[in-house]
Amino acid sequence: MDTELRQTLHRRGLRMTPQRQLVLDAVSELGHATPEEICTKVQEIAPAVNITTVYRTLDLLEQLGIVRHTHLGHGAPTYATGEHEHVHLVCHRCGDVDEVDADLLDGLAGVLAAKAGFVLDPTHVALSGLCSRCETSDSEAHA
Amino acid sequence: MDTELRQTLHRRGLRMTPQRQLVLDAVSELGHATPEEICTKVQEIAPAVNITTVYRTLDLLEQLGIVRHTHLGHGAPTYATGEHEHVHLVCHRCGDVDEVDADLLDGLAGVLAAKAGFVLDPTHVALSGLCSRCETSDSEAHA
DNA sequence: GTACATGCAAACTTTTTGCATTATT
DNA sequence: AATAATGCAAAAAGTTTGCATGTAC
Repeated sequence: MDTELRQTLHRRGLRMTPQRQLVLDAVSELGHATPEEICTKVQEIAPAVNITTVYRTLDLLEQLGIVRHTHLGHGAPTYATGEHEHVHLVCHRCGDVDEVDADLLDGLAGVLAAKAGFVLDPTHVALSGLCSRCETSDSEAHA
Repeated sequence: MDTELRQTLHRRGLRMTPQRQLVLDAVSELGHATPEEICTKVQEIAPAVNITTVYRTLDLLEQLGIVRHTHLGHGAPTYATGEHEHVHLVCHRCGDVDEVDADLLDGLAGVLAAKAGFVLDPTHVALSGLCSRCETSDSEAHA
């Protein structure tokens, strides 16, 4: 699996370095994390790794299609490996992030394709709203 | 209409100032615009207005429910008045922003409510994908 | 030795904060 | 006079860039 990445890199005259391996590992482990979180994780093992390298590596891995980034709303984007095929639901009250299967957007994707010729990429952007907890406390407050 | 805002402000011991009026006007006129675009627009009329004031006013207007912001993906968020009830489709190849009716998300909203207890706010986040133009050129490239 | 990769520092962009000044009631 | 709003400058957060050094082929 990482052999594949190694070869992809090699085909382009690029190299598999410890830093790149560590960044990829961190992204895999963390699920979805900001560059800074990834950097912290990497630095637990290799403290000398600079955040610049993390940014550069994330860009590279994204170009290669190995990772993708998602905007969870405010603040920094989060990166995840390609297998991570789900949609993020961000509560804009408490900031909690829930995840649902990307399939749930299939219907919508069809509609958008038909109506606007738009090919939806469900994993790139998070959906925003109120999570069940905040919804509940909201209703109580109104009662 | 602005009388209503005036009164909402007054109820909270706040004031309607020229700056606030200008920011609101700019948001209305521009449809959806970044803080910087809004600031530029405001400064066409009142060059002394500081971008800090724009940020603070946008926050305030958002708290009051007069404007809402949307993350179009990369970069700065965009602000729009509350009436602006549509969903943004951002092409991540060419950056073009298309708009569709928010109703198209009704089905999805129902599913999310049922499956995850999540109350979707369709207008807050943009959907990402490929616009028809980029899709077409993509297919050609593959052909 | 050549091309790629890294680390470091500095620049840059976007947004927030502290504080003195001004305006409104 | 008291409170709110603004402007300015500085700080903070996130990201990018330039360059010298180091490393792999």
